[in-house]
Amino acid sequence: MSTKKKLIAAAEKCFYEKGFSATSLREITKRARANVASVNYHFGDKKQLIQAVFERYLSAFDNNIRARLDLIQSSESVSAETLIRILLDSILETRKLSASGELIFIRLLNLAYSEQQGHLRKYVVREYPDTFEKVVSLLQVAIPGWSRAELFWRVHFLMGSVFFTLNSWQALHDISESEFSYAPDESRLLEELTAFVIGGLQAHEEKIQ
Amino acid sequence: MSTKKKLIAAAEKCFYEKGFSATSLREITKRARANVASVNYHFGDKKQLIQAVFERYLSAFDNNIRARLDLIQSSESVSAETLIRILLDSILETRKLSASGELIFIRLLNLAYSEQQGHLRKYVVREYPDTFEKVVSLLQVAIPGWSRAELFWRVHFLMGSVFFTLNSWQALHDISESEFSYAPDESRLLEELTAFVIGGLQAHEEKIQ
Amino acid sequence: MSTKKKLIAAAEKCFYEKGFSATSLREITKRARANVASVNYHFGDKKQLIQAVFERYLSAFDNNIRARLDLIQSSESVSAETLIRILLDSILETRKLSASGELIFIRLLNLAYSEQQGHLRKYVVREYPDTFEKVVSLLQVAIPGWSRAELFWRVHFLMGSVFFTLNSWQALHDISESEFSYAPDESRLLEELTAFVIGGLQAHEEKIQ
Amino acid sequence: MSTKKKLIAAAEKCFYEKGFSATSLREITKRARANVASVNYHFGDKKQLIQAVFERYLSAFDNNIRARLDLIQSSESVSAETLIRILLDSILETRKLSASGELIFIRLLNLAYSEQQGHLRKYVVREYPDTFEKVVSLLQVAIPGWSRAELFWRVHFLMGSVFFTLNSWQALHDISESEFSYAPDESRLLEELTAFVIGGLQAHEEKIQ
DNA sequence: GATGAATGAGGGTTCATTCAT
DNA sequence: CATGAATGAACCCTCATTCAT
Repeated sequence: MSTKKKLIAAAEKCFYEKGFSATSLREITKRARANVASVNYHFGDKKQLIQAVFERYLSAFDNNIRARLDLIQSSESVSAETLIRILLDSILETRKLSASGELIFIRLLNLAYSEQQGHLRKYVVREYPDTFEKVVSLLQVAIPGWSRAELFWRVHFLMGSVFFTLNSWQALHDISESEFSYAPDESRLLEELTAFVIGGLQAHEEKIQ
Repeated sequence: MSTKKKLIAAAEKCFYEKGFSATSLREITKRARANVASVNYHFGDKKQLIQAVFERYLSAFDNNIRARLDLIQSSESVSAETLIRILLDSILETRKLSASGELIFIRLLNLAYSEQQGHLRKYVVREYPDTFEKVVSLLQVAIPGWSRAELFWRVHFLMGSVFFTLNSWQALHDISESEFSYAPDESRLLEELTAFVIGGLQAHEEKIQ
Repeated sequence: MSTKKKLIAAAEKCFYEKGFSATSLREITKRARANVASVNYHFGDKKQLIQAVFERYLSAFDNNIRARLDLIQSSESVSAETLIRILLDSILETRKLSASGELIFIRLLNLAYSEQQGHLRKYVVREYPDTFEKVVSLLQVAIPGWSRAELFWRVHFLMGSVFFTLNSWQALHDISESEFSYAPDESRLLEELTAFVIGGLQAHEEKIQ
Repeated sequence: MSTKKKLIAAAEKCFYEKGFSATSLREITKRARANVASVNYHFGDKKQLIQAVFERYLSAFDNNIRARLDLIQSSESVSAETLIRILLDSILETRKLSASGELIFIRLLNLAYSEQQGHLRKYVVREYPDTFEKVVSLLQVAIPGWSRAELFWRVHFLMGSVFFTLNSWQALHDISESEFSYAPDESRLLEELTAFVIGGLQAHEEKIQ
């Protein structure tokens, strides 16, 4: 494997475990069995390495979801459940990029959305403006009754559930098991999560009472 | 104001803006117009300062929610909506602790739950084991049909929505406004969010199809 | 016990274990359960605390040896062995000053003589000029044939043996026991040491061949 | 000269003058005209720098004494005087390692043996277990009548004399000269010291009276 | 007589980065 | 293409000391 790839692989592991600023280039290069200077040589600086790692997962995710959306594009309508499934599957498929099979992408997304200045978030909307739009458009058909703005917010409620759950998956799994002697397997969890967010997307506030 | 309080105030601002590890003690003490050594004197080390900041908000939140829960304790049953309101109000009320009125607590929670090792998360469950339990218990009555384990997961879906939305509130608000010339005000947003999570909590996966 | 005495007691323990510069006032005051500022209050600064600790043992030693020398002053002559015994006993008797019974005095002497600049060594000769002289004078009678200058050097050879051995006593004891399943008890060690230094004092270089 | 060598040279000077803990890395690097971080880069940390400095002298001493011992290995027996000479010469020859010609090795030995925890002392016995043994073995032939354990102690009495005297040489020289208008030159001092320790090694305690 | 609070200086160490090779 | 060496800046923390109380 090339040094550059080894660096990316090591970096994503470190970022996953400790976040961006708590990870030092020394740790990364040590893990990659590469020279300290190699990061600067291959990526310029730390910031660009972070972006390279992020970009790798983001483009993979984008490819995944576009491919899936293209398949159903012709058919007139698509159910909300199908859309959520596509979203979740596209996220989960990014695990293929990592040797360890961990959900690095979700962790990176969380880190990106946690940044108060939001460099990475801006990067997302700059580089991938279409995909988000397409999903929202399809949702608007699948779950009628919302304005574009209302849907914008609902989708972020949804993202919160998904990002948070998948990010804490392992920890929640352990707690669940130790406390209730039960934890859902992956497909079961995804079903529950899908049900939750669809239930949420469909719920009208006037219907609460 | 005492140096200790100035340090806490400065620290929470910094943590809010940049996270824990990206914030240096020099920044904090500079902001607090205090000596670098003062952190060590008053808190021992950086870790304990983080905990002190966190603890301040967490205990305030805990007090808030307990007070509200105590009020409705006698009444036979309580609606899910009321419970969610109590939760949200208890979170929002912590803004009183901060001079700037920013939602520091949510940011701290997000930081805490983003930690892969989860020191702070463990701290939460160690120090405040009851409140979470109480809310879940009341929810079990308000939304019947779930086992404790199922509810455990649903509540975390809910937490994801709430934490994520409130954490990104300002940013989402700006986007919403610039893109749709509309953004919900606070009470409206809370209503939507409440509707979403209650819809999610109630949704059964078999009902999806 | 007064704070001042507690400080001295704590300080000598710390110096014994780690030397002067590796011991911080915080350690000392913590051990003494006293305030950090108490050292400066009672002794002025760290240097003067060191001197106070040293002075305490040095004056005790001086009293010990003067008392013993006074007893034999009248008798015409005194054997070298007796003199060495007096020296060793006067050193060992300083253990009474320490609660733990450790040979703090020897450790302090070693620390003092290890200083390249020799502040403490100068302090010794300034404050206690007579005792050393008296011992050398008596030795000159007990072991005739040496000039004062020659004896000056021989006495320092002697001091090296005594200081080094007593300082490393415990460590050497442990090694001896683990390696040879034998270690001399105190009186036996003192006999051997006495024999060694007297043998050394008496040995003339021309007699070597 | 390489930075690494400059650091070692500067460090040994500083340690010689002030001991280990009283010497700061900033002093060392300033003296070496190197960056503060260079110590960390080349040695890892301060402890390992200390060990590197110590190791340099210790291995040189070990080489010196082994070379000398090898020369006399074939001859049947060797006198105690010869052995002591070999020891002293091997120590003094380490002066060649230092530009200033000071007896750094003896100072380092004293510092090492002064440490109460004895990290460096343990390092010596771990890394150079044979040389000490060889000297003791030869001494056992040269000075018959002692058990191995007895000789172990006597050798340490000897080490005390040698280390102490050589360590304080300069200071004692000055005092001797100012007080007696006389001080032995190097070869004369070594003769006296040799006579002393041989006299000590040979002296039996029953023979004292 | 004693202490809690505070401070400037400096401790060892680690940072991202540069550069000659 | 890659690296060992080196660096200035900054890291957290601890130092001895001061001072108002």
